[in-house]
Amino acid sequence: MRLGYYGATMKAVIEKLVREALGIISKGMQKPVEGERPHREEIVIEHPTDLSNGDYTTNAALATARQFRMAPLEVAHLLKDYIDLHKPDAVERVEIAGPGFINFYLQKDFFKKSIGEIIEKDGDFGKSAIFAGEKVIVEHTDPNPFKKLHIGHLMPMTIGTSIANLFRWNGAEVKEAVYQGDVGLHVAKAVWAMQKGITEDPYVYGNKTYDEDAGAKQEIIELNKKIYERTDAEINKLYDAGRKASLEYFETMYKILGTKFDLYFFESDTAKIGERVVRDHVGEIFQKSDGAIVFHAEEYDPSLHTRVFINSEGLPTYEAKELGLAKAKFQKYAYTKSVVVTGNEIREYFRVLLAAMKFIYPDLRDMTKHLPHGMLRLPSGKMSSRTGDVISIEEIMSDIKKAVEEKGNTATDEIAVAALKYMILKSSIGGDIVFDFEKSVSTEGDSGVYLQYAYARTNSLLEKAGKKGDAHAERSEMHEVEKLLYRFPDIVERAGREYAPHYITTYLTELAASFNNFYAHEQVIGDGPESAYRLAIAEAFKIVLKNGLSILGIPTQERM
RNA sequence: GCCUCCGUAGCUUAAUGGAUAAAGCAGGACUCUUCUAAGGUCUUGAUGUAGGUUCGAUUCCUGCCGGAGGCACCA
Repeated sequence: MRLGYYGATMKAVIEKLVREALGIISKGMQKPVEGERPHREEIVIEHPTDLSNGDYTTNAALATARQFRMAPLEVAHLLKDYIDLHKPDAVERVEIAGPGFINFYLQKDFFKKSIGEIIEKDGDFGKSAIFAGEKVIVEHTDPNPFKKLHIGHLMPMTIGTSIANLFRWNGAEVKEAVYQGDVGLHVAKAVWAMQKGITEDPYVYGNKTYDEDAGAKQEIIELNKKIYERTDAEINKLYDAGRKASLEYFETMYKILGTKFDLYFFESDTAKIGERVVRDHVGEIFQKSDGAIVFHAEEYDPSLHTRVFINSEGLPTYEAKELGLAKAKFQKYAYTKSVVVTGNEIREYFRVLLAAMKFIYPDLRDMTKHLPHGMLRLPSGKMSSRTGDVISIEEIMSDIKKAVEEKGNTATDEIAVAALKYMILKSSIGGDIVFDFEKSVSTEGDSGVYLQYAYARTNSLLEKAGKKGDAHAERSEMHEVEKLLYRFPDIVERAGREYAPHYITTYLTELAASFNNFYAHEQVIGDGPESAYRLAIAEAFKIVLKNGLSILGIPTQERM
């Protein structure tokens, strides 16, 4: 696989040219005055957002004007003079615009070559090697056995998988991991209800009774101990069967939603590792306080606070287990980067955890990145399986499918998944998403279904054509979509570097709109001389859309 | 009270310290005897507030106003 592509080569050529030109200017310049701060700004070569501003642009003149003690426009003219003399053939013209940007307009032939390249690389177009050699573990979703998978799990699952895919596309070796709470009070509540013969969502019943009935509460607490100690054969049997059924149910849901985990971690394992490491450091890092073992994080950073790692009953809390988890992950897979995707309600707690980890596992801490996401909310408030106010993933999917059918279209799991995931991945990670049901089932405009439809229609178009496109064929007029297609690899890189899958979503939507405009105005299939090249554009569009959607974990359909 | 995050069109969102702040929905006007109209074209409309840094601020810093989350044995 060849990873370089025309766009990257072009960018490198332009950057070299700009730096040469800057070198010439600085030669004729006097030395900076002693003691004056240089105020260096980064010189970037990038794609202007607005296509009318060219194909590449640089802020070189703006960034160096101060250093040269000249007006930005003056520097821009000097740079342009040099660039005009030395520019490669692929650059059609160079313009100065706005406060001093230098814009590069490429020859039409460049875009033609790019279309050919996309078709040639096909499923590899967009891959980079910027994370080559990295071994990344991405933990996400973390559902608790014995509880239902609800729409609150959609956020971490969708984001986690797209982050993992971004690392894969940028050359890293990636494992997706899931951390499941298979012990604890929530489990006891469910098992207690199962003992009472409740089969439908036993956790909800157990949780409700726990809060309302003091006798039941006592039974559940005792049951919790027995489950943890595994002393009662009857209870073990019930627990093991329930755990197995629960994990199998998760797998079927993961499959529908397009997630596949490589590594599984359980609280029953990490608790022991975490407890040991905390006890080993009592008196130095951790302190005894009111019978518990705590970490006074505020001593190292005043914006942090104290948290309990081992409670007064001697049991490790989530904090201690998380330390154990970091170690357990590394033992299973010697990662160079560990990404943990969670809800942002534990943002503060995670900062404390990382502060503690800095003492215990400094190397692991430096490789750990916490990626908090917002909540998927209903208008009525936070969705929680603790309150029983949940919409399960099955329910929401079936509702979406029903709405699609009401519009007279055929509903599939793919459409439902696309609708849900697009809603999550169109915004930057971190903010809450108010789950607007009407909007999620909307098949118009800015939506996953819009992209799926564009894909299916293009696929059908190509089938109907019955012949291959030809990127070398004649082309008289340029179309905007050609100017967007070759940018895809840059978008993938940037999205990967910045943990920002929404860059892909935004780009794909813009690309599809641009292609739809092309489709609406030009006859693609036909006997005319333009047809072969237009088919090539359609092929390239289909490839980029498919590659982009696969990064997002959004399924495609060949027809709709 | 303290800590963290967030305030952009009527609504949901985008924007790498840069150019005329970009889309979708909703509202208004068009568009299928032509490859899938779940489409396309045109149009109305916005940076909470007061300062600061900067040639340039939606973006960085400070105050205020408003919202969300967290602050000791749940996860």
